[in-house]
Amino acid sequence: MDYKSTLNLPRTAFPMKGNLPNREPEFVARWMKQGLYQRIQASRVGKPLYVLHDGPPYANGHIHIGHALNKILKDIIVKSRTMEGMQAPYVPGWDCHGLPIEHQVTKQLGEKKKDMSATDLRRQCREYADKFWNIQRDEFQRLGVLGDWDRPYLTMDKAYEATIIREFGKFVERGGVYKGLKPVLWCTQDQTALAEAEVEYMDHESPSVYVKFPFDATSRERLGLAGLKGVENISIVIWTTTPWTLPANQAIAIHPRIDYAFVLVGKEILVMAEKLVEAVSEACALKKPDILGCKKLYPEPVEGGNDGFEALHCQRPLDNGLSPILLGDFVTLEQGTGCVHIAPGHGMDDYLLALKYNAGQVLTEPLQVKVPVDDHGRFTEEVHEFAGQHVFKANPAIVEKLKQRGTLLGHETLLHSYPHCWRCKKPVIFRATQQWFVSMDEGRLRERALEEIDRVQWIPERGRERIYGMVENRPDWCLSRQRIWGTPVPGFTCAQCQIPLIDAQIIDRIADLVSKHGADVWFERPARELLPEGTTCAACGATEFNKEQDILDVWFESGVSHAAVVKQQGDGWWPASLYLEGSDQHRGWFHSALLSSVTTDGQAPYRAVLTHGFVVDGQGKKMSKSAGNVVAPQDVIKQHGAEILRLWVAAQDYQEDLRISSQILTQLVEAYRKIRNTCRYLLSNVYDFDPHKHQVEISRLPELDRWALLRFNNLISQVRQGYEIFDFRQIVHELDYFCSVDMSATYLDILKDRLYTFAPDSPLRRGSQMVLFHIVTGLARLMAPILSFTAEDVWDAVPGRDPSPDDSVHLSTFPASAAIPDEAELDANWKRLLAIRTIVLSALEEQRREKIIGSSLEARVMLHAVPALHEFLQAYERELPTLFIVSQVVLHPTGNPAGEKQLVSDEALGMSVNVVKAKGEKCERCWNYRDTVGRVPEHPTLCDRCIEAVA
RNA sequence: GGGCCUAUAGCUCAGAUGGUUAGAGCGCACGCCUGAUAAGCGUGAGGUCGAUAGUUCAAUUCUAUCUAGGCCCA
Repeated sequence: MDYKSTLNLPRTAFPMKGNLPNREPEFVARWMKQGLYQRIQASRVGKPLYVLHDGPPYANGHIHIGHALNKILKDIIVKSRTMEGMQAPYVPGWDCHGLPIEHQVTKQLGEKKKDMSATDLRRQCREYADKFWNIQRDEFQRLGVLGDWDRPYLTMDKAYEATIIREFGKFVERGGVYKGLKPVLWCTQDQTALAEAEVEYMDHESPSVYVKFPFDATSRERLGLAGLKGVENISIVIWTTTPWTLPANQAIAIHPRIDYAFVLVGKEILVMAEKLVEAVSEACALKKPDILGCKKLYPEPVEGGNDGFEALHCQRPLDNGLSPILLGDFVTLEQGTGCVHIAPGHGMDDYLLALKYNAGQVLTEPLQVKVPVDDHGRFTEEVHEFAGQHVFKANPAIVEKLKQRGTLLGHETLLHSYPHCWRCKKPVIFRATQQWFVSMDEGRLRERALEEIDRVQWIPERGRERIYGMVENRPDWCLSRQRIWGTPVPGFTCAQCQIPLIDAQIIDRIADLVSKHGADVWFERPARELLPEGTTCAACGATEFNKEQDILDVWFESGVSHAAVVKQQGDGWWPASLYLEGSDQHRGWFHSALLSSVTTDGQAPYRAVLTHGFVVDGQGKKMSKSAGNVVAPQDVIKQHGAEILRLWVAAQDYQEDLRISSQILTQLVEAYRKIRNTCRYLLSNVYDFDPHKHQVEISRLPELDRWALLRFNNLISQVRQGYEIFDFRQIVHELDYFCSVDMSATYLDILKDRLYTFAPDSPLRRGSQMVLFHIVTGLARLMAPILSFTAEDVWDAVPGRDPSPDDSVHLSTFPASAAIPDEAELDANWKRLLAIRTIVLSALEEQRREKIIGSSLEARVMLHAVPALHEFLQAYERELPTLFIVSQVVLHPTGNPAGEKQLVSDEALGMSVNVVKAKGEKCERCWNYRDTVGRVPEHPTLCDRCIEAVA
């Protein structure tokens, strides 16, 4: 007789292999078709809101692995909050304006750009952004990310642009917006500002001059060098390759912790960095330089470093003005003299140092941001002598004048790397231009922002330090960009007296125009059509105005998304529950959003901020095209599926750098298979289980099944806690452990005998099936936020569910723990039993090695235990063979019996184990060894238990 | 150069106010099973806890320096 057909062997259509790359798109299409996101939101109306506000990625190029990381993390959070029963909407968005797109479009246009209007160029930029946000949307959806993909927010939408203008208006209304000077890279050929990305570094020949700044009498006195005989001058020596910036000189900077030497040359003393004396002497051909002394800072550091020099004054080399000595960390010993000429209108370091000193108490007179150079790069009347000359052309004349005035110490030429315009290839200059700023201190913006930082939850906590330090030290926010593709600064300048006109009411009017026509309206219409009729200059009464040419910093645009998006969605959305981006956004979006929100609403726009690290390769190195170690999400998806990428995100410590390599992915594929296969096995053993008909009271289940429920309860609480505190690694590890150890190696292995060989309807088998059913349906839900595709796949395969085209695991909620009687006692007893099981298993392995047994069912286990343990085991005597998956277990009431050979013993547990060949014959049907095999003539190869099952 | 951060088995991660033989899962090796089968089970081997110095009776854990790496800034 074919007894195998009488067994209840596993049955399922759920495939072992996920075939993810092919099947995932089917799920995505189905979710879209059934409007899953909208259905989920509708099902959660009225529930507690959890708003994760999406930071907009930049709409150029395909997504890279960092985008995938960011969106998957967000999706895991949104889905898990949803499954906790909350309403967790997700409105994705894109950052559409800005330099990279404009740059790319301009490059593609080449020469054609010259004949193009601003509006035409903007149209092309818009098309470019449109193309890429759509591409990225498809790629994000392919990752399994659910969200309001039909109605994302775009910073180039009319309504969004209007909000940008309005929010800017609020800044103006509250004061603190002002026009000032700030240096930018400037191409004098094209007469345009350039971004760092738009300059190319090429070799350029510059004059290299060493210039003396003689100390004034007061300073000589303060240095204690007033009365030196025979010394005519004491000068600090600077080095520069841009003599043309000397007319704009305002100061000299030295390093606070470098040693400066006093060098006697003929009748004068020169001050320069001690370590550079030799090089300078050579370059300037100094005769018999003699180091008289040195202001030493090391090895005994002086408190405050070069404080003694600070605020001393020197005479400027080209005129009779005085420049103070300042301390700056950016000064280096790489070249020059260790003393740097400071022209705040012509250098970024210079500018920032001037801001710092102007805000401090050291100087009695503020430093000027002097820019005596026009758009063409020609000196203005301010430098009367050279007026009208291009600065590069004027260089030799300036050097000549230095020589005449006796302040030139040395003069060479230098071939060095210098920024050039990417379009016209001409060398560029640094030049301050008029720009719009937001004051950090007007209206206590800085202090209030700092206060708000302390009211936000920063995850990890160190994020707080990072942003706090930045807000504490940042200069005023420069909002202007000299660009086309963006939202205009809605300001005007009087055509007659040049006084700026920036007015909140006028800005509101412009916002209305923008909400109707988009920001293009600014570029299309003349100032007079943008301004209300009859606007006159408050200063001179003129009626003609010029409109502002600059656009707003894109950080301002995305910064106001809390107003343009979050507030617009409905009550209770603002402030957002969470912002989640890479840790670089402490300086970026978190920062600009905070400043914007504090200014307009007096409060941070987020309750919590979660940051993630950056993706690096298997060695922890940054990814780059040149290093060839870039892992593209598209490739991972094609090879393994998006699910593996999702699992990778969840398994990594995303608060640090995240490594990815083929080895790591291979490992994750293994982990995935384990989880999938466990689900498959669970499903395959409930094929004939009907949850409506076959329920069993938990209290009537055997302890083994109750233990399985106990373990699952533990999984539920661990997993839910993991989602709660954003610790997804914990979840992956718990899932992996539960599937591998609790299920596969323990419960399921033990259960096989019962599931396969018992009569289909036997209460024991039905009871176990109920547990399996509970676990597999619960498991699908617990994993759904991470393994979104597989969870749905499992959900589809659960027998006895009404298959509805509208159903989805993502509409359900997390499982709750089952109530288990005497849980603590059960837990303790089973910890003990499983520890004993491990000992028994190792004894079995010894006999297997000795070829005494093969399968564990061939074994008879002799278990010697100390009295307390013996008593404990006796209570489980009937379950032990099942637990060990052996045919027989015999208990002996001694610890470690003398005389008899013991394979394994364990002092701590108080037991020892011997294993012999099982007694009786092997039952053909259940493979257990039993004395009862052959007792019934009709079934000569079956044991008593199987005869009953077959009957 | 400055700010913030990281470094525990081949991989992903645990761990300890400083105190016995530093753990898990996976992978690997070997074996078993052939009624989860491109599956399942078992046993085992893997670590000078990045390096050096210091504090201490005792450091992988605390401190300093260094090395390697990441983000931001200059």
